Amino acid sequence: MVQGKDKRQAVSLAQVAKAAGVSKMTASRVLRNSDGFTDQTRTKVMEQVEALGYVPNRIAATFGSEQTSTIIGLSIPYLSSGMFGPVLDSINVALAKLGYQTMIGAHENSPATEETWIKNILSWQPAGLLLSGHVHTQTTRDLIKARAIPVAEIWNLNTSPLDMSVGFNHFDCGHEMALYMLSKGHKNFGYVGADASAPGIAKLRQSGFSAGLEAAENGLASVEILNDRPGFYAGFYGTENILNRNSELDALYYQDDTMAIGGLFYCQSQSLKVPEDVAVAGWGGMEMASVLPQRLTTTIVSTQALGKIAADSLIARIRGEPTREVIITPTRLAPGETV
Amino acid sequence: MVQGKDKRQAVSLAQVAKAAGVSKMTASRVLRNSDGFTDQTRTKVMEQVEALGYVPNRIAATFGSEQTSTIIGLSIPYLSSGMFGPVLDSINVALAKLGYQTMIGAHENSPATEETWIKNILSWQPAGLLLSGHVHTQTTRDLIKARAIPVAEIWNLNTSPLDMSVGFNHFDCGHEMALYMLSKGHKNFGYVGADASAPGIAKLRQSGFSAGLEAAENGLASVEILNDRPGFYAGFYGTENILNRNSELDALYYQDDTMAIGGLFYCQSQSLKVPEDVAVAGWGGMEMASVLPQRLTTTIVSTQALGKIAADSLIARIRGEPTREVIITPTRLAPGETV
DNA sequence: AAGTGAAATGTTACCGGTAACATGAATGCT
DNA sequence: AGCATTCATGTTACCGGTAACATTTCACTT
Repeated sequence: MVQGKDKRQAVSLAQVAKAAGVSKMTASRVLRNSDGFTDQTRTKVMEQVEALGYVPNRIAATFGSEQTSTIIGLSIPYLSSGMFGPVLDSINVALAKLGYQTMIGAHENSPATEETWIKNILSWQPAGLLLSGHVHTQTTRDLIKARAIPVAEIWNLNTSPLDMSVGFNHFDCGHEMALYMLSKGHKNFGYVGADASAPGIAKLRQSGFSAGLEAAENGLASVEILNDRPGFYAGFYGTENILNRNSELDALYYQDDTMAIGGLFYCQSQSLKVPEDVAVAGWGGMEMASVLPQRLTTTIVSTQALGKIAADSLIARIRGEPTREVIITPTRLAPGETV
Repeated sequence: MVQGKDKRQAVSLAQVAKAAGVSKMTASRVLRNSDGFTDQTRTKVMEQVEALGYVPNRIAATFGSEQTSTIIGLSIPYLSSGMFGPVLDSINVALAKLGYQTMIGAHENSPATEETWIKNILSWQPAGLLLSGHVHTQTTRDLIKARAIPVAEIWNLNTSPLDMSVGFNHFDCGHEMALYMLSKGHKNFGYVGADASAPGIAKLRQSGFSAGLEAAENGLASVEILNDRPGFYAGFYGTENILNRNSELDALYYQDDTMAIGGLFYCQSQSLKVPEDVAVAGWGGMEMASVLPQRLTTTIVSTQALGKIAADSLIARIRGEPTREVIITPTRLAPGETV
């Protein structure tokens, strides 16, 4: 093996057809379950498929037909992101169920990396694309437009999408949380994020939060954005930083739950009482947030629903069924014990 | 768009060649950077590639050549698993760097699901496969053998692999932890796992742990395996269950860090002192485990190294370079404050 | 029994690249 | 200059399916 010299299709459709005593075309029909053959013929063909261990060649099939492939390109920031895992899972399951294959790419929040990947994936004639994020290079846009390929931008709600958009209203999440925290009597607000040098979507939550505060004649007293990936560490150290800079703060909004939890641990390590000394709120509704000794105040989002809706909508569009261009996936503020 | 009727390759190599005033073959050579053309020719061709926005068609290329595709199939239990995320990421990055595309599948720990996926992926003429887990159906084995396709089984070390194996020695991890916990004076041991109805690899750690205890004339007093996916919840409730059943236990070994952390929170909720009342140890070296108020005693494994080594080795094998059949990725017991 | 339409099956051409071989031009050598 | 050699380029056939069209078979009808 190794050399890939002897790889030529072990068993071809022609061989199956010959063994079954029918034409290639008839065998092809049976395998695709398109109509126009008797039960007897099907049996003959399927017997040979079994006997010879025939595995269809989708490369050849895609190539030979007018269709695009059944490949769906899926681009996300990181495969290891805590929030995106469930999205990936539900997308993958939904697509597999509908007979599509997922080809993944991680863009690491860089539009340039995304562009490289897009060129790559397009060379596989994908039936559609699922892109996370809304920032794309001009070339990326041009390539997609030129192909007129169905695309769903996911994660963030995008009111003027490339094609379609399925996501959360991040701005509103932040806005709602601001109002909630204000209602609990907090006064001096800080925001802790980690953006790994990318103009991430989380920024929208920060903006919404800020806007919510300003509507109440308040405002963000301090902002700490670490140049790192969001995570427990980043939350821990971000909290340390922001509190050292501004000891007046009595309420912190975090980019996501992992950071908020990191923040909680920092507070615990400093014997700061939550929420009396500092209020803490996150975003995401991570499983973990509800096992903590104190239930974290956060916004619960259904990443699973997002994935399934996105996958289903994209396929509907590919199949030419009517679809909505913009779909908002619901979120819910979950009051915990930390605000 | 939508209908996929007008999708036929927007710009073909033939068009590029014609515009550049060369033959298809010459254009093909330029694009693949195979030798046999002047710089002048390259420039002419590349200019047209730019001007026309040509994107290669890898489906056609794969089909027309003797090569397999540059697709690598990657099968894992769940895409949302906390431990597998980093593996995925590093595999994906390494493969992309080498010019390969990742096609993913989640087998949910079911060999039958894996088989379905294998049939699917094989129809794309992949250059190789990365399979997590070591349990496969006979059909799966037969299909792979018949194709003589390079395969790396990852995650678990497998001394008689289908083709090659890159993984951790899970048994030894458990064994080592048993000795360590014994050395700290603990006496009554319990194991808490969650296997979601699958004969998971984690079982090996349990066996190693158990063997380590038995060598010291001790043994597992209680075992609690939840029929669930491992996670914080499972750890929390698993701990509740096992301690209710056996209040003598003074040391718990968990399937992984998420569960151990869930267990820690349970202890905290019951005002049990760790490690005085109950010792807690996990496996995995999750980021979070080191931000906790108490550093978790665990086995640190480099999932990133595993992914990279697996990807690189598989590609080496695909290219016909010499490779080792079995590669052990190192693990390290990290004493924390919970044992 | 002949005629008819529908269903089953077969034939042909083609998708867009690339391998293998053929040709032509440039270079080096005696 | 004449010939061999190398390098750049072109020509042809083919990969394994499927669309489109052609043909055959069959069940009915009158």
